[in-house]
Formats: sequence, structure tokens, C-alpha cells
Amino acid sequence: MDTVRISAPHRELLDQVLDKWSLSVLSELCERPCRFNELRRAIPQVTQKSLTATLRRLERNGVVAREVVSTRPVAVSYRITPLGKTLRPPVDVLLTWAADHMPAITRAREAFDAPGGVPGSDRSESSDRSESER
Amino acid sequence: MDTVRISAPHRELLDQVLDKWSLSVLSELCERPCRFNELRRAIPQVTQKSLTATLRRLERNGVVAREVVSTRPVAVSYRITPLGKTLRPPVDVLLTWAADHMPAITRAREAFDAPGGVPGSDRSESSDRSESER
DNA sequence: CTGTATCCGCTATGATACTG
DNA sequence: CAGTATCATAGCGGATACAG
Repeated sequence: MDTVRISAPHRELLDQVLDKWSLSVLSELCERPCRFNELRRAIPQVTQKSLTATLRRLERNGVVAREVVSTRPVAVSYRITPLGKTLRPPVDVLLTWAADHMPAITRAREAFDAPGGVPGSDRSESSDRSESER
Repeated sequence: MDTVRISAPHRELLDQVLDKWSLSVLSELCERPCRFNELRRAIPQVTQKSLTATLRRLERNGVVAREVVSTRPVAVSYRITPLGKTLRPPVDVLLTWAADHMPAITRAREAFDAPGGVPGSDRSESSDRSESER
């Protein structure tokens, strides 16, 4: 009844901000401003290309700011913006959720991926699940 | 300074639960259990294939339950699980954030995508910034 | 009704090389 | 250091056909 009903624009927005690497980057920049390569080191799995793309997207959405220092060689620093900071609590809530329920999720996955030995875990017919769950 | 530091497993988990259609589906199932085609109607943009995939993934992660009623033709009902319900507050916070900051984001995007007429909006050199980080 | 199976094109992503 | 350019590949989403 309550709960904000999701709309297309909302989904699109969250797609931009909560994509594959955004959370990691945001989480990192919330701690301190970072240079490009600092971010790479902090998030080893991301490729240069994807990191660049992510930073651009975040910059475009106004949550991250890019600063170029004209030294030689140039130094570029990324930092969270005020708007970006407002994203912190929601993200934090999310990460907390993830941390809290990780075990349950893992269990659910294992049950689902069950080697087939477990009866009742079958995904076909089962007129109704009156079975004493859990 | 604190903020939960994101880890690979967390990111992977959120990728599964917060993907393109998950929020829409979850948001729908939070309201009431739904049949497959009810969901399709509720989320017109999703294709059958993607909806199936999304439901499977959510089911695997234990946030959605699938119930098959052996009528003829069969009826399948999806509902949110207790675990799935715990996802509600975080998601709600997120959607609220999106709603609240949508205007700011839109403005940021327009500034970024600037037709090139606006000086200073250029993404290259901006020599200032004395620099001294940590 | 509720899917599974295919083909297909687009995009995202990774690996690698090159530039200012 | 901080990217851009390019190529190759993987996976997703769309459309369509078919099945229990």
C-alpha cells in the first residue's frame, strides 16, 4: 500500500547510479578524494575502461566531481559532491542489508542450486507447499 | 568516516538483487502476490524472457517464492518471502532518494551535456586546485 | 497460462596498444 | 599519470516459435 511505487524515470536513474561499479567507487570516494589510479588500486577488478566510464557517468549525474591539476604529468582527483553525499545514507542502508543477510542469501542459493538430491527442492509440480518449510 | 566498506561479495549480491528489473518486480510483489502475467501487465516494458530470468534469480536468492498450483492449465504465483520483505526498507530509502533528487540530477545532466556554448563547463584543464591531499 | 528454445543485434566489458 | 582508441567477446534484451 505504501512503499513508493517505482517509476520508469526512477529505475533509469538508479541504473545510472547503482550500476556494477558505482557503489564501489562511491564507497571509496566517500572516504576521501582519490586519484584515478588510487581508485584502480582500491578496486582491483575494474578495468581502466570501465572505471573511466563509471566516473564519467557519475560525474554526469552530479554525484562526483573531477578536478584536474595542471602539473606535469597531470594529476586528476575525484571527489564526492554534496549531491553525492546525500547518496551515502541510502547506500549505507543497502550495504548494511547486504552484510546482514549475506548468510541467508548464501543458504538460499545453495538450496536452490541443490545437487538434485534434496526432494521438494524441485522446481516442477508441487501442488502446494504445505510442507513444513524451514 | 565509517560507512560500510563495500566488498566484492556485497557488490555481487546487490548486482543480483538490484538489477534492471528486480526493483520493479520486488516493488510489485511487495504489494501482493502476483501471477506471471500479472507481473507482465504491471511492468509492460519487460519481456517474457527477462521477466522469467529475473524471477528465477530472485527466487534463487531467496527473496521471492514460486508456487505452482496444479490446476489445468497450471497457475503460478509469485510472492515475496520474509527475507525479501527485509529488502523493502532499503529499497524504499533508495526510491525516496531518487524521487527527492531527481531534479538535481536532471540539472546536473543538462549542465554536463551542455551544448558547448557554456564556457567553464568544459571538462579539460582547470588549473586551480592547490593540491595537498593526505 | 507459463514457460523453454532460438536467432539476432546491441551494448557492456575486457585486453591491449598508444598518447599527452 | 590519466586517459583514448581499437578490437574481440560475452551476455542481455527483443522477437518469434513452440511445448506442457
